Amino acid sequence: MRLSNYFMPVLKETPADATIASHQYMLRAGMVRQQSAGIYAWLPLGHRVLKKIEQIVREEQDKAGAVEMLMPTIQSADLWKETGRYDAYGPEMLRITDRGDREMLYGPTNEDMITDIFRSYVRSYKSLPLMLYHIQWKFRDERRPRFGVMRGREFLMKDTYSFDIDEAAARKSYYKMFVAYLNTFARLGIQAIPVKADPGPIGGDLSHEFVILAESGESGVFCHSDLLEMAAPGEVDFDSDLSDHVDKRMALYAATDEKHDEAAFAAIPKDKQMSARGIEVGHIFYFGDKYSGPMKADVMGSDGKPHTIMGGSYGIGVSRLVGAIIEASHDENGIVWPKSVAPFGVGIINLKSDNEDTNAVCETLYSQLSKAGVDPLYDDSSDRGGVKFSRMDLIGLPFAVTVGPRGIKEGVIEVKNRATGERQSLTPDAAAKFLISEFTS
RNA sequence: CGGAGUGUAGCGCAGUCUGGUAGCGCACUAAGCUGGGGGCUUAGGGGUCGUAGGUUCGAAUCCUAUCACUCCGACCA
Repeated sequence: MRLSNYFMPVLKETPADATIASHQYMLRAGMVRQQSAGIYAWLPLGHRVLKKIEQIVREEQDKAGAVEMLMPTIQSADLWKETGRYDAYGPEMLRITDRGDREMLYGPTNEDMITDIFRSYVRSYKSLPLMLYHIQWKFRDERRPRFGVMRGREFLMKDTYSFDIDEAAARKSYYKMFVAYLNTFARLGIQAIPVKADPGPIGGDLSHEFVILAESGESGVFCHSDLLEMAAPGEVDFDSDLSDHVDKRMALYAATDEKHDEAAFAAIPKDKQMSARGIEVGHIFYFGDKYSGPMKADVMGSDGKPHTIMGGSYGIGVSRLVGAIIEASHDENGIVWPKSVAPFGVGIINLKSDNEDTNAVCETLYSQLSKAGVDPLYDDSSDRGGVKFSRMDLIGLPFAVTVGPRGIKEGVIEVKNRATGERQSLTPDAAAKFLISEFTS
């Protein structure tokens, strides 16, 4: 992409409304625009990141055997009355009526609808286990939206629902998602810790939050520091026994402040005690027959008798992750994107846009990188160098290449690593080769 | 939902207390000088002061209502 053809309205000054780094940088980098309290328009740069995160989440769900679909944002109140949640959910649910005065709602979650879909098609235990997911916008009318996209009212969420014949089978599904989440967050470039959680209003008795540590986190987290060292499982056979991956993590103490047990925490060796702030980026629940019971979602078992299915739901806050990743990865100059979610791979800075030599080098590099799929952003504007440098630092692409007349005279251009600050002078060809290798390993 | 604030140009703000016909910086437009970390000069354009009433000869400024947004708390992907 050429900057001259793009729409990336960066701000020099920090908007007064934003108080935390991720919100400030998202506004300054022109990623989002607030349209209403907790409701954002995703501008091109932010949209790219959102889609990258979404795609990684999708790929990891697919690997775990979940099947993608798409349910509507607007739901009829009927199903919610059937499960009793229409009254239970309270004012957080946005209720609307259509022209026929029928009660509708903008979905805050989809357990009721997916259970309805399930019960209308699935008749036999032979169709199980089944995991269905979608990535769809949700609306929860929060009392107090804040922190930009981290606590919006409208947000993009991946929600998976599992259906199993009994509790033992349901636990396997739970473990699959547990492992899928570890892999997902690792690919997103963040260290997420599974923490025992309160099942909350969704109900159930097996529940974990996945939190990443960041100073601006909304909850306190206490855990065994080994949890931060464990590598994600990576490529695994999801039909195999996953309990090793899960159990060794569950064995270590980890809790948010509301479930914190001082005595259990004190039992951790002193040098392994970790207490910090955390951002919840995922939450998984096993809730048994909470929905399948009242909605009569049952299948015929091998014993010839109907069995109420045992369910779970598994959420990842996709739009929240955009902010959360920035919270976990930024410096005083701006965002530092992990490679996997960066909106572009490499920034190309042409220091003198009216110079034939620098233009030629930039054009060649731009075309080489584009062909290799590195997705460069070429700053071909006539702004001064300083403006280009600081803008590039702000939007946080993994690498920035500086092409200027001074370097060209010596046959070199400069490649800077955004995360480490390390700079190297290379010939244009060597730079292209280096950058392409960085993104194809 | 309790408490505290803020709405003046695209962004950041001053002006409000003490009423007199709206200003600064950045950004934007034009020209020129510049050119390796947010440059300089000159000349421009842009605002029914959140909205609606009221008081007054006169309201950004005082009064009333209302809307929106932010922050702190209690709650949440």
